[in-house]
Amino acid sequence: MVGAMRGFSRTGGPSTPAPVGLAAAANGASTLLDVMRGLSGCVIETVERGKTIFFPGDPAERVYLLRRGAVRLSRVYESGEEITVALLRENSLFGVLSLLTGQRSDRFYHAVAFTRVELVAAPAGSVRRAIEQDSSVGLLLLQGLSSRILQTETMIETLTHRDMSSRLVSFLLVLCRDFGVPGNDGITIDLRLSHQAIAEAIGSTRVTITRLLGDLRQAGLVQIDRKKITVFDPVALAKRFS
Amino acid sequence: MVGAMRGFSRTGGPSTPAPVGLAAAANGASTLLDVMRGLSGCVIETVERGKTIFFPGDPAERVYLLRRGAVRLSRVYESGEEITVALLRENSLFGVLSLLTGQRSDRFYHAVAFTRVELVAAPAGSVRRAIEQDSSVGLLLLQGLSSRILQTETMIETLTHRDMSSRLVSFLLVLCRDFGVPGNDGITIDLRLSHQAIAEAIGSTRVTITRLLGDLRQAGLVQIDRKKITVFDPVALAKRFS
DNA sequence: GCGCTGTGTCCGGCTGGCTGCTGATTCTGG
DNA sequence: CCAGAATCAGCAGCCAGCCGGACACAGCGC
Repeated sequence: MVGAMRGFSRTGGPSTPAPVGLAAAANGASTLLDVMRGLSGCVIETVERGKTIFFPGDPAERVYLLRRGAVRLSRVYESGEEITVALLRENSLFGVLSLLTGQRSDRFYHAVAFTRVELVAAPAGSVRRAIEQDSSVGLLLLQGLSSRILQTETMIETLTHRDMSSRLVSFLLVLCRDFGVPGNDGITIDLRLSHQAIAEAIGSTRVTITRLLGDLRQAGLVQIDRKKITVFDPVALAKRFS
Repeated sequence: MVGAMRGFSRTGGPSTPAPVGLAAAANGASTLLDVMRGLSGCVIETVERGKTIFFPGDPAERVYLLRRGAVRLSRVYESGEEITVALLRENSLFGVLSLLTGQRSDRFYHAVAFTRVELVAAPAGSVRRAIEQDSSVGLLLLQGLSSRILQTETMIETLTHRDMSSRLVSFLLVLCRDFGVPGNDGITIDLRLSHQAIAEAIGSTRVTITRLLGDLRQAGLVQIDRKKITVFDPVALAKRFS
């Protein structure tokens, strides 16, 4: 499987292949993006909505930084069922499995572009070398991973709520935090999430989500217009925990 | 709040306070433990079962490495309800919040020693400095965090199972992986987990856990002797997914 | 135009949460 | 080491919430 290529349109690597690590140090780079772009073998890619970034079973050899858009990591079961493990927001690092051991390992998640996505991909080896040569790189990566952990843990909190209503509300609040854009009448989540997709993320079913979202709409807490969800008042919504 | 001290018995810092980072490099340190022990300001602590390591609201200023035992991270709600966000196994890094921004931040989880615990704690500042001075430190920390992420994500998988039976089974398998010790008649989990504690981890209730564990016992898949859970055959148990 | 995906709704059945109770086990302080 | 307290485990009965399946319809792209 060379699945990592499917659905890609390569927009070219860094124009000037700077010596590993030095670029970051020289510019006094202070963002993950700068660091990743300076890595040798780094590639900037654009993936269209719905296209796969890597499949389960593909070799794990690159680390990704999500520059723009949203990516869904999911687990696919033999039954055909698919559950969402993470919805990654901008500036998230993923594919870190490849950093782990020196040993070759394979992806076990399915990574799909949930919107049109721009990402920076670098070979795990380059990342390792860059860390050795420029100490600030390690710190930035570490911070990236730390925030991924916090993000994942809030998702665990969401999922341990017993009743589906609380779970959905909690999930909507997470979405607001990660993907919400403030407008004049509340926070809008423009991910074009279907009810099915929400169900797969919080471990429920399509029908239940439809019903619960209907309740929230009737309660005047949210508005849904062509898959665009608007939360009028997150604080009021948070009171909805039962 | 100076809660980080409660319940501690300090067993002394590193005997020879080696210059930051150098210790690791000199010994060709290759484990997280070595790295952490070499940090300036590092403290090795022992915490008894049930004692708190940090409270929500405590300032987040140290990074921890769990050397021996198990630690429970949980979220406490106003209602008094408490849900488990992570059960950390040996060699897990936690308290990474302090690494994030330079800004002062507070813990929002409750960290409790689930067994008698040995841990190494180092000030976030030392960790940052060590990374700058010795590049291998950064890589080791990254690997530590990566495996934490994978661990957390399998927990999300567990929690998105719809029926409680599958959820419990999946959780038991996670416990086997993280805490199980193989014996002649299966894998034993000696965490002294009460049914209540399991319920808090997988978002269920005490009564349901009692019933489901009873079912598994009658099916001859597990044995429970004074809170010690023995899984006879993980593979057979895995077939229990509905 | 047609097909596909997504949304809204109804209903029967069962899982699992909630309450209340009892006996067993473990913990704690003297 | 013991007695009382506290926590834990097991059981039963009730009932709501949610799943499963099915169907109609709307919107959208081809």
